[in-house]
Amino acid sequence: MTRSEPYHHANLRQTLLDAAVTLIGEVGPRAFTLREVARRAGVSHNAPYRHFMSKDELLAEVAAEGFDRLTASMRKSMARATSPRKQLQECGCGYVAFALRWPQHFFVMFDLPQALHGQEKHQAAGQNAFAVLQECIAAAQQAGDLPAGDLLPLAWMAWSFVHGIAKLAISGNLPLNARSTIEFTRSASQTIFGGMKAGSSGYGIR
Amino acid sequence: MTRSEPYHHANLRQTLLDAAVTLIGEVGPRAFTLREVARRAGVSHNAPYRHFMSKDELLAEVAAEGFDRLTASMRKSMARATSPRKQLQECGCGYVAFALRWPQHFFVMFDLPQALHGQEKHQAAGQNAFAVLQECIAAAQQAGDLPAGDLLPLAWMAWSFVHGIAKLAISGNLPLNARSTIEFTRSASQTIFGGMKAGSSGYGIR
DNA sequence: AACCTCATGTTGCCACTGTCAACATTCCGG
DNA sequence: CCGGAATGTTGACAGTGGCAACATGAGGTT
Repeated sequence: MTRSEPYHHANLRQTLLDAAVTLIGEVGPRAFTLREVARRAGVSHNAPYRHFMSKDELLAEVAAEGFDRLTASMRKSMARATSPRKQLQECGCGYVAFALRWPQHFFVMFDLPQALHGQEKHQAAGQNAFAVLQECIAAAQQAGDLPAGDLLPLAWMAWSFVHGIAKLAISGNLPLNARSTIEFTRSASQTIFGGMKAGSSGYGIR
Repeated sequence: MTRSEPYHHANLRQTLLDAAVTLIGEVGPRAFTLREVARRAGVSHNAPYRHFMSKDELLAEVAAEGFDRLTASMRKSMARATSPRKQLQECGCGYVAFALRWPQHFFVMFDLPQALHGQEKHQAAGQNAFAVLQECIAAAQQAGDLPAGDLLPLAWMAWSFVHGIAKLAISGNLPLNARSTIEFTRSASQTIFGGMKAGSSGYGIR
């Protein structure tokens, strides 16, 4: 046994997380299995329990990491925009692009049982991502591209919109390929933006 | 009366479907179990396999039934609207209201593995629901409330929007109760509608 | 009437899963 | 150098989806 792998894995926790992300990307969250994660990490089926209380806690951490990547994707897309308005637009495109590229991961982030949503990391990472969107809105407001006032309803609108596109596209309900979906997001964002800029009271029933 | 399948268990197939809908509503799709469905139908754990090829096929049919109910919910909400524009608005509210009332069922309808999305019934029922939305858009176009032209991009926009609200609200990402969520949907729809009416550059091009 | 057929329902089994308990190994602070 | 605390392993258990073989009984044919 002197030649075999060390009894204590160097950094098993992160190894497991990485394996989990990969596995979910391969087989989806439904076929995702704790035991298979352990197998891929070259470790017994119970080793993960020394690092995560349960399968769901592992998933919650995977989700948290997903939110970080989502944030990065949005920031990266925004980078190539100049005006606050275009930044908001590209922020949305970054959101959708992430969802299209890692649909399974996206699924874990948003469609986990509510139990998981209480997890600290998960919640914090999620709010970080949402904060990016809020920044965009705020910037657009300050630039006069959006009406001043309560920021949250505008943010919810924008978020709902890109989230809806992402979910429908992933589930195959939008007959568009990835490229067209992004293009659609961009142009539709413009439409939405026009409505938000005009304000909602114009044609009011209320 | 004229039913012609009364064998051991009179009309087991529908009994199983009903039990499945109930069970999913109670425990969610993750904890949902074929064996428990059979138990509740008072039947052995393998009886369902005489009516459904697999657990997933059962779920696909549950989803199809959900689409029918969704369609009904939209139509019901629309009934109290007069103008095409209000109809579209209320159609969206009906969509969100359904999702809020039966979140688990809604989940099954949209967040099933793609494999299921090929099922006939599922697809047909889904398209029926989408058709309601399209009718609304078309009516609004004819009434001059929306710019004439390609209908689909407008429909996708509206759908994505309400779908996003529904999913985010269900997953607890919108800090609003059900009532406020519907109100938000209504007012935000107006904003979106303004943008679509103004007709931004771009979405009709392709 | 008797008979046969086949859809429907049952029992038993399999591999697999998440999780618990008990045990083994290794690391680190006294 | 030692002993407790991490960390990893083995073994077990109940529960799952699905397969195969068997049982039952409804309906048509004779």
